[in-house]
Amino acid sequence: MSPRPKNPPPDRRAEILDAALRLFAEKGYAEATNAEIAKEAGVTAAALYYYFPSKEELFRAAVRQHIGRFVPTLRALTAQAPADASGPEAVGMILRSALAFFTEEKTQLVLRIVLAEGPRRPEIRQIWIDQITGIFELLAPFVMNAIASGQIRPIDPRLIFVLLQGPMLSTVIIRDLLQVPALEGLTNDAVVDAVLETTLAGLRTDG
Amino acid sequence: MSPRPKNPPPDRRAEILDAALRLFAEKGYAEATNAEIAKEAGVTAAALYYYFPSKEELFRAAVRQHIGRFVPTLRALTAQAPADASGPEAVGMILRSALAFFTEEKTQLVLRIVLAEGPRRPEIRQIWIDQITGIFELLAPFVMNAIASGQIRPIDPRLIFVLLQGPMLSTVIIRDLLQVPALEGLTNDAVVDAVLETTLAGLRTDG
Amino acid sequence: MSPRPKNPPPDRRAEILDAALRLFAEKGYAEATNAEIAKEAGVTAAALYYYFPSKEELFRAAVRQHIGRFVPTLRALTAQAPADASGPEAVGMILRSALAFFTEEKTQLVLRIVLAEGPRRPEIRQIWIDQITGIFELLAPFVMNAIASGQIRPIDPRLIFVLLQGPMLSTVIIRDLLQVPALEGLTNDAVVDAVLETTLAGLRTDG
Amino acid sequence: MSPRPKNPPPDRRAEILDAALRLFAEKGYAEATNAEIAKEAGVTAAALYYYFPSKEELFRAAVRQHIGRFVPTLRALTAQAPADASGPEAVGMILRSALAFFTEEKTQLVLRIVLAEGPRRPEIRQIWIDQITGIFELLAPFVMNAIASGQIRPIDPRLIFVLLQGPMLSTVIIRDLLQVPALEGLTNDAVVDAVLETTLAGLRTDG
DNA sequence: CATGAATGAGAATTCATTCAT
DNA sequence: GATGAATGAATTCTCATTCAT
Repeated sequence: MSPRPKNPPPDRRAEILDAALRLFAEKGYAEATNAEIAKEAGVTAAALYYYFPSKEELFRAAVRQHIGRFVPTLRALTAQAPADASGPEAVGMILRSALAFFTEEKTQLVLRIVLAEGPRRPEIRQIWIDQITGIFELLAPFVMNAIASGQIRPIDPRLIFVLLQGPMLSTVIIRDLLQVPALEGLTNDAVVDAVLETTLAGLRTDG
Repeated sequence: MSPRPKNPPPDRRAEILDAALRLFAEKGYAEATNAEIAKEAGVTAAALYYYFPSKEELFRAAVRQHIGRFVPTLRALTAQAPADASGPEAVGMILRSALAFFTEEKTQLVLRIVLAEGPRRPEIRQIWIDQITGIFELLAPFVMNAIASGQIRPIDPRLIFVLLQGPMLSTVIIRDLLQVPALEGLTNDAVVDAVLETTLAGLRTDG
Repeated sequence: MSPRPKNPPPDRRAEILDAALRLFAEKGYAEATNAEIAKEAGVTAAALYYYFPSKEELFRAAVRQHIGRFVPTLRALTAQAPADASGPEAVGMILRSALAFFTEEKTQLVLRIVLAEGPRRPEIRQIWIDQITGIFELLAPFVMNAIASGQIRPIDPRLIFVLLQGPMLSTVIIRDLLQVPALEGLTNDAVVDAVLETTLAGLRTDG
Repeated sequence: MSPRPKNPPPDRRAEILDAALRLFAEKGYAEATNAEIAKEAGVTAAALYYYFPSKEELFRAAVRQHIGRFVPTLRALTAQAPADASGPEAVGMILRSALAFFTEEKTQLVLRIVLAEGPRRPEIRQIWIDQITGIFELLAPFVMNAIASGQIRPIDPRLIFVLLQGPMLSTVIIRDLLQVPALEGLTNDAVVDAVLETTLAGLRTDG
């Protein structure tokens, strides 16, 4: 009947978005019910409609909410990189940041959602495309430079992307998302280091 | 003897499983309805219950149906490999086969299902664990041999797995499943070759 | 030869349509709930969706069901009228039939619906337009003949329509629909006779 | 002294009643929402509850508001009629006034509401009964006089009412409310004149 | 006076499932 | 084997209404 007390100023909207993100990730869009999201957020199902026009919009807002922060963050990071960073150093920083971001709890939630709903929802897929493209565009110049300066072999940039970023995505999906025991305990740093020492080394022009 | 009937009795069960696999992949478990699956299979929804006790069981059967064939296939392939295959040759063959299998239409359907439903369904996740473990166990001996013989540097086998298989999984997810434009047109062979030439090269003990 | 079924199979569809017509008339479209219609028809609300795709379609079907029969009936009646029927006789017959039809229970239900929902639903309004136009087209030739033969004064056919049919519609709405006490007990025949003796008489060319 | 405020304080109550009348007429009681009425009136839904205790009461007030003015107006009109007005003249004036009133925009709104909700709401029906009875009581003396003086035939007053007022109600409903094309363009004056010249003529005792 | 925030009570609709035929 | 008919349980969404501010 009456609104609940509000000693601490509750940011209902944010609470709802948080609950929604978690439940959409855990159960999938269809099986996460309004009632459950509302309960987690400490409101009634009807209240969701005060803040969002539909479940669909709530879903979109929840996904956008967190993910929009990634590429800017990454861009900021690289922007403050020393201007004379050599290829490996810069690439290492990008990979490390990306993997750190993808290991964050909320990113994991978004990732689950993107993998589950992305293939059939253009707007969700687009979110992912934007991330991938963002990483791609950040990596490309460094790699191009390295090729131009003869540090690494000329190679299709798409392959470089796949070789460098693939192990990381794979780690996140297999180790974190599906929690396959075989990869348990593998650290982010170990993966990035291995990529730098091995894949990047394999790319070097060393006769 | 009587000739074969002109209209060979349709294998309803198989037709249902096929329709189910496709729809579960396309729409997800919750949003694929019995009615639609039945329609695609040319029967009524009630008929599904003649063949399967529940939607849940139909789902499991549809997923199991195809995926069970992978590891045996792979195992057979490697079994007939020349006993003296060097590391790179054997690894290349395994990677090529795995990527070929993951590119098959039905495998893509299963992959979508596993990524979407796996995180919250132990029995689906297990299917995936079995596949990964299968590849892992096939790769491991060759790599161990190569390490033992000093061909490649000693390194955590989990990292080798991530470095070698990561680019492939990444390719399938980004290029095929999410159809990110940046990877459009990248061929399986190009990826495998790049992994062999670069990552594997980077693993070599060459000073 | 074939034994008849013990329980004559209930025509669910018809039962639902009947219940729907009644409740839509009594409560209006918005306030007649599926649950109540279903209950009246002896089924569950879900069953409505087995027979009709939506409440909206059920509504349309219920209205169409009965009303479609009016104009054909009227047309048949006039068709079998004696070829030499004089104007007043034919007009009387048409008016009598129309009033009889509008006094039928089901027609009253439809009338309530048309008056309540017609102004804002084109397809419902059209139903009414068709009825009115039907009566109009049946009356017109007789009146035109009477004018041509000098029996009645030349006059705008729309006015004739309004003068002849108006008292009847008015009777139905005020006496039956709104049940205004002032008109209680007024019979159909009295109204038709009065129209014939008075209005029609007033139309005559007699100086 | 202070000059009048430039923005005279808006009469919220009246604005709300206006908006309510229009929306109740357009959409029906159930489908006109408080939110929409409030929006049209330039306030929030909660504000409605400052002026009216419930939607139901707002509805009643909106309907009463306008309609209450009719019979008094009519009564005033006839009161100032020349005492020696002959039947036809007086009747003509009454019919003309009534039709003019029923053609007013607001009356049309009320009419729609009365026809839609009247049959199931006693208090709304009563409003209508009062109008009808009002007209009836105004017409009656003139007709009685005309009968007494032998100007027109003796006839059931209810029939006179139906014959005289029916064409007008019919015009309003068919032409204005349901906007049936067949009556498009028919003027009020033409209808009243036709009633006077035809129906009233038919009532005359003229051998 | 008026509103923003919230809710409880329903509403239509969907769907897996059952069962007599 | 297979279906038509039907249902119960759930789900999204709407809306009149309330109340502290």
